[in-house]
Amino acid sequence: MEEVNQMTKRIEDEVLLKDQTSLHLNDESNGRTSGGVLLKKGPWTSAEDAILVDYVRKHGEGNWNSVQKYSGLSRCGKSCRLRWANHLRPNLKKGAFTAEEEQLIAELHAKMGNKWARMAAYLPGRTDNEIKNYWNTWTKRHQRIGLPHYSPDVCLQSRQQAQRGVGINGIERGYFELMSKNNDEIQNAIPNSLNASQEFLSYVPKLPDISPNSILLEGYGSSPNCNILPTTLPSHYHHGGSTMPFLGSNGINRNRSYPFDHVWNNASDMIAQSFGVHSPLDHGPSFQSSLPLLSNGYFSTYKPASESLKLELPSLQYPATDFVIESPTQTCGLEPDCSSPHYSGLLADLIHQAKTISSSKNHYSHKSSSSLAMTPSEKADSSTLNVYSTEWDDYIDPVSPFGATSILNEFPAVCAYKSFLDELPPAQASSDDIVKLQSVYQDWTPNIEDQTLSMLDIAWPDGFLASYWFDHGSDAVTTLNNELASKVW
DNA sequence: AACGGGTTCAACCGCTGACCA
DNA sequence: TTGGTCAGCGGTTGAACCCGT
Repeated sequence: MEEVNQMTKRIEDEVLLKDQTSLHLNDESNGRTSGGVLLKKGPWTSAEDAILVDYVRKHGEGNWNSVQKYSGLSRCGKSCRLRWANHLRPNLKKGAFTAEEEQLIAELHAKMGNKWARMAAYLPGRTDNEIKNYWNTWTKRHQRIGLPHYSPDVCLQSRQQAQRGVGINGIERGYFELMSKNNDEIQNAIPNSLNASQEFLSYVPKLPDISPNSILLEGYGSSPNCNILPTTLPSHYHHGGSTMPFLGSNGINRNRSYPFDHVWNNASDMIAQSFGVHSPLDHGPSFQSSLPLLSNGYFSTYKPASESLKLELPSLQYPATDFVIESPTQTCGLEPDCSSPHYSGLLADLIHQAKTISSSKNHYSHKSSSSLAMTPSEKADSSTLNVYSTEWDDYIDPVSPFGATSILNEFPAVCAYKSFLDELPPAQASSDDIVKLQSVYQDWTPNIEDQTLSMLDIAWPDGFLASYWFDHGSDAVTTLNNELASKVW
């Protein structure tokens, strides 16, 4: 069988060479000339490969423009270099990416953005082109189904890393240590290597501890349960047969049914209805043109597939429309207690979103508005807010992968967690972070709390539902689903 | 089996920066 | 300092392939 294949390939190559010879003679448009010789374009034949390999063996890599001169290969140097780098050089790893590699790519992309060549340095045997193609395919697929590009694990790790100020060159050391480990060790090593890095800090502000967020992420990503999404689910969670693949996530099978499809659909539908638009999961005729849509349970991060996508920013990063860049809380007179050490600016933005939406729906009462008037101390505190927002703005680097909306902002369900805390048995909400969280929320006025939380409960359904799932199991999610369904805006 | 739409991936293009004369 | 050459990088393209109907 193998021989037959090789024979077939040889025949194909010969045919191709003949074709190319005729092209060489007859079709100037198919290539460029170099020194009077028409340079060939298009797919490489194995004969050409052999010539190139032979050349490199004799002359080494480099001097690609002299390949044609010395070997007679009718290819430009660029083409030769690319062919060698991507296909012919030794130690190239062929085949699909492993789960570990996928996880690593996600993490590296979260850190580096579209620096494919740099990323390739951390993936021995893989080429930048391969990684680029993989990532673009991946993001495209996620874009289509409205999922975040980063798994909760990656978000968690990124966030943890941002919170810790760890060794500045650790990333390099950490990853090379990581790559020297076997695959079993990689799963445990990845977070460590990330934690050993401070390179994130070039992109991510040193935020004050956002405990609610931490809690959410802890529940979502770092829980031992996090690695084990249920493989058998109640049938109603396989809603519409849609699949929600998640990248990596410590060996989670991709292309599995996402356990929250059902709930997610409900929540996003509710929000979409509130905006008078369709849910991204509602593949109705107007779907493609609906903006802003709630994708990832997150406003305005979704762009219709018909729009051209710029992927320089890693995931969900569409400029100037999301919560963080503009911190409008200072102008709207609606602020949480900024004196809280946990305040990040993100929270206020969420509240602002809530207020904006609520206002547009005329749900704001005079009473609630007045209850939000700033006290002198709050005004003083607003300087703190200014500091934070300024700090944050300073870190918004349009080139940075953590520019407009980073993966740190993919978990805006901070507020959502509170309402669940209220419902949780104390034993299940007993971390120090939860205490901090509660203290943050105690500063809130009930009116705004009610209004914003009722909205924000479903601001990140898949994220926090995942957390909820891990903590409470499918029955609880069913309850939660009912809870969501009962929310009226 | 045929078709059409979606996906994958190899290869190309244009730009940039390093290097050198 | 300037201009030319080269290697490398990231974005884009299009042919091949896959898959559902």
